[in-house]
Amino acid sequence: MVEPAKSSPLSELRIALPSLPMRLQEVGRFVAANDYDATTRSMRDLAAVAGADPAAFTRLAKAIGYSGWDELRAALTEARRPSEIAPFSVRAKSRRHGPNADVTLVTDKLEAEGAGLPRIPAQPVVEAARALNDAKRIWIAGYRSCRSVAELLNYELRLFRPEQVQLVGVSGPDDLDLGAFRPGEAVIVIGFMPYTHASVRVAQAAHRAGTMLIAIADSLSAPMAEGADHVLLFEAASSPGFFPSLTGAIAIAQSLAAVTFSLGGKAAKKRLENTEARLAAASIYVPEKG
Amino acid sequence: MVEPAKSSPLSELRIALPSLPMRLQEVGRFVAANDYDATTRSMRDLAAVAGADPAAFTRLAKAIGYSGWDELRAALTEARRPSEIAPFSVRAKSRRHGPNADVTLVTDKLEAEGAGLPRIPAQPVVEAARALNDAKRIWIAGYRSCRSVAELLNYELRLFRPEQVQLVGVSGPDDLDLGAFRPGEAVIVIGFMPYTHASVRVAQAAHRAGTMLIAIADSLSAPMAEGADHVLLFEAASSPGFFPSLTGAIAIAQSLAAVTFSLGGKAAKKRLENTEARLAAASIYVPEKG
DNA sequence: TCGACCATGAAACATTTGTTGCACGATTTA
DNA sequence: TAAATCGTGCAACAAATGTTTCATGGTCGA
Repeated sequence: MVEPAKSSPLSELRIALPSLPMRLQEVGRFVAANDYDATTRSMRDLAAVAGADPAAFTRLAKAIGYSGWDELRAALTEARRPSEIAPFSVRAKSRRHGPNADVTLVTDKLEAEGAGLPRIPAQPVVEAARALNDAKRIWIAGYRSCRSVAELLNYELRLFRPEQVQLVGVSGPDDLDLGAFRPGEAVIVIGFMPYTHASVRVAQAAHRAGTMLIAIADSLSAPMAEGADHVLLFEAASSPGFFPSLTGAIAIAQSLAAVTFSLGGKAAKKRLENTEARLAAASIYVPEKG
Repeated sequence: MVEPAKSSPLSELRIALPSLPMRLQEVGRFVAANDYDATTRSMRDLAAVAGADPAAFTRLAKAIGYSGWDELRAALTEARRPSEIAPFSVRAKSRRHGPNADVTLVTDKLEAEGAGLPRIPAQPVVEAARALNDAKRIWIAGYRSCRSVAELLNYELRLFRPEQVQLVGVSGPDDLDLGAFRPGEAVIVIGFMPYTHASVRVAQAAHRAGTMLIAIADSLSAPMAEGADHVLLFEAASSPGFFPSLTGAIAIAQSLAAVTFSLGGKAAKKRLENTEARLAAASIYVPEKG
């Protein structure tokens, strides 16, 4: 016989369900099926939707051992709270000093990052790509470790929009570029904690100039995300290691470039072909072997 | 005034944030950072935690275009609703765009890349890290899109081995560096199909000089992998999109740096702390907010 | 058949919620 | 400098929330 986990309020509910009065069972099933609304909407709202009496919710909570509906709802809320910390930290800790601790370090790291990628919300990426597609010019800024992300984005976008994409600070001091931001253009800033002053300054300059601002960051409360028109979030701290992970940022950058290219249609495709042809003519690449 | 995308209430909040009074900014930041509690706890509770006046929440909501806190909270709640099921008929009003091609492109891409990462073999990474740990000097080469990977690796390794790590070609033409390779040193070359002539030349020079060669590539038959002491493979073509994926290469680079650091022991840790202290002294980073 | 018991809905209750009016201080404008 | 405006905390307000009580209707056992 499997003993259901009692840690979750929903399983407590399911256990007690069969021995409850009929009306309370209905309400209980409703709560179990709609636990998100149970945590957010009011008791009377739920009662109206469930077609039951408001008092039934109080009675249900008491019937399964809570002092009242408020306490049950609090438990449901906590159960649903998004986990901020990586759940495998315990696991990593337990095996850290094994014989081949380094191998498990790599394995855990890759696993965690692999799990983190699908959690990146896709919708904002698409919206940001639309904004890029409309922009007359695209500036990209990233400092220290984020410079690599900025350069990758710069490289890929320039494959099909060579004249309109530019890294901030390549052709002189950053300050000169900051003054060149114009409405109708777009600025992409990449950064995570700790945030560099330089990246924040770029974001502020963009906002002041009325330029479309896209932030790729690890938190909504990142200083360069304030006032940004689009914020693309990735999990920098999701994996073990001595340094925050950039895999998420890279994945976002590549998705952004891919969608922007797809939005560019035939014109973008044509320009990519031109670029490839030019590279081939300069024999940059090693010819493929048969 | 630019009218930005108002897809999510949080982005509306972020956009309006900079133009708000100071106290409202604080509260707005708090809401953005704790949006889950914002949907579940009461206004007065939030005010107590945020150390602000309850009225500020109402004022914030009105300042960004809502009729009141209740309406803002409802919007936040809907934004957080788990996407799969539609338990409430009320939900029909939320205008979720139907099966959008671009969104599924991004989702598929991220999912595929997420699945690809755990398939990266860990053992070679550890062995390569051991080689790096023994190397007197480390050269890193990557061209075109792989330049971003090379620079990330360069950045992270220099955090704890500043004097011994160098990108190929930063202090002059590549050719000069190629002649500087010595036995006892290590060369890391990153590349995938199509392979650049430059990266192949680096690999050949390393091999000729008797330098330890580490190749990060998409195939064992990559030209720069020939004669390499360590080959670290990633799946470049595993995901859809117009361009091969670099997420795997980035993940390898970061794992490599992490393991190398861990092998470095106390000396590496000490030097990392020194670097961080120097960065802090130069006030490169924005100080963390309470 | 009667009485005890329980489930259930409606209404009254005290509490808590979000809101708004007011006063005070800071900042800006004339 | 004076007046006006704005931002902000406090306290009172009406509305809503969760809870409790009470009356009703049904079921089971004696």
